[in-house]
Amino acid sequence: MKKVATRFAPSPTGPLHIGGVRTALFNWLFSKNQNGSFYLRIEDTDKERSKDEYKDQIIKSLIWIGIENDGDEYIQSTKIQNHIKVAKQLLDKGLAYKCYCSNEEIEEQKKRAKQKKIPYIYDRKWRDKNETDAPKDVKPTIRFKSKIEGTSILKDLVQGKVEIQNNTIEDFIILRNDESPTYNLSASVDDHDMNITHIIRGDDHKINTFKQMQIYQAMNWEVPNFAHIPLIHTSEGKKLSKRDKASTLDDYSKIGILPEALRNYLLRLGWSYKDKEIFSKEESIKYFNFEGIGKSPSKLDFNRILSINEHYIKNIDENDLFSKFQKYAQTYKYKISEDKTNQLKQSLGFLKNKAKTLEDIFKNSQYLLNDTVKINQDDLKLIDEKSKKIIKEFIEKILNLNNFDRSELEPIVKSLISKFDTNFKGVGQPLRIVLTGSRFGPGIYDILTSLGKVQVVERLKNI
RNA sequence: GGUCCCUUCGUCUAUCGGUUAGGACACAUGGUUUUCAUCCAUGAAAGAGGGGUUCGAUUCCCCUAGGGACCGCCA
Repeated sequence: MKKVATRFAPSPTGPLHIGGVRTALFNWLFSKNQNGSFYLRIEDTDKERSKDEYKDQIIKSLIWIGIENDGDEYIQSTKIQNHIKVAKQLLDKGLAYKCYCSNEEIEEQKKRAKQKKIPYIYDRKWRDKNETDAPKDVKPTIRFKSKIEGTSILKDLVQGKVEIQNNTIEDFIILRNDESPTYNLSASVDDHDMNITHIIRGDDHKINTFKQMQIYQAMNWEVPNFAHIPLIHTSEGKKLSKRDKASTLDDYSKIGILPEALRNYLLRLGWSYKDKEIFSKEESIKYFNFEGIGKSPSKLDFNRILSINEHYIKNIDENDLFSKFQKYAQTYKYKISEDKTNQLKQSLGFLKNKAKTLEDIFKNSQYLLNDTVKINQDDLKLIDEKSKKIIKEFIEKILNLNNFDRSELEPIVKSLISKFDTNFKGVGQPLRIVLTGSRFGPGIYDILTSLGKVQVVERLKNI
């Protein structure tokens, strides 16, 4: 048995979106499940559109979500000579031929086909034509001699048997007239050279597979296994594209989605294992298989992402969460100062219970992070004379507390409730507003103890 | 237009001929709670339509409808 090898082969012509990330994830998962290798191949042969910044974004995204490629990145543009060599071999074997049709000629044919409403397919004009007839002023392309008769069957690991008539596959170009290889050639040669055993990709590549299989056969190479996974759709039901909003990992990272949560979400989008919803990295490797991949496209559900994120926020190790939060704040908000770090760390336990995202934690911890509190007019109106008296008396009572913990504070609040003939809200709300600038937030005892006596008094006495 | 693929609650999905069609998210209601949340309980919610095959179809086959992908000297 050959060692399993998979690859993810994006082109760096735009930011990687989460559909691509899922494809990468499935490839990675399958290879790890099989104790195989996973490679990253950058298909940067489109010189016009490929950009280094996108390549870097792709690599960074995969690292962020925890997908590691084995070995160095395989840069396709450095292998072009291999592709050309294969094209020449095909030519020598008589399995490819030079096509001297000009661009204009092809365009004309396409136009005519469109007018007649018949599908365009290259007419194989030069397939059997003698080269001596070649026009001198046209640089030829090299076309692959596709099968004309019969049918081809793709035994897809996800889609099952897919059968097509060979005559629907045209004699596609493998080498342009500037001698550069085209996608189907390059991909086939690279997959062969890299010893890829399983090609897992979006099902928008399904038709290409029939072209690539023919190249393998023509070269007498072992044809790899294919698994075409359904695409991810937007909420409108269309193929997810790079231009869609909230489609890159950074979009999720900056609102405080955890990489493990997104990984878990993506795993379950189009794949399932019984009723299980939460998968650790190890579990996902252990259980991943092709049988669990569905055949129909799936839509993105942001609520689900939030919900899984919430689960991870509440369940991962708290120190881990804290360092993630620190990094998050530093990257997208501002660096948390040294003196606030400890205070915040101790408060994480109750802050995280009110959060779906790291951004929520950030928002809820503003009262801790900022030394001054801004109270809006509406909230200020809620602080009437009676509230002020309560606050004043509260200050007096806490001044001589030693521990300033819940057990000390609770009796004080209770005594104020009965003294001023009010309810908990009558005491808790004014305190909360003055201390945090908001009517909502953590429990009042959490606020008090997290702030500490000095800061509490400081804030309260200003009212 | 041609080729190929898909179709279970709003969404992600379970079911691999016999189930009161299950779970999760979202939603609704109630409870816990000082607020907002959390948490707990309960509820509403699905096999696109039509034919077959079968004792029995969500499950197998066909047709129709709807949706999608591809049809580049892009990848």
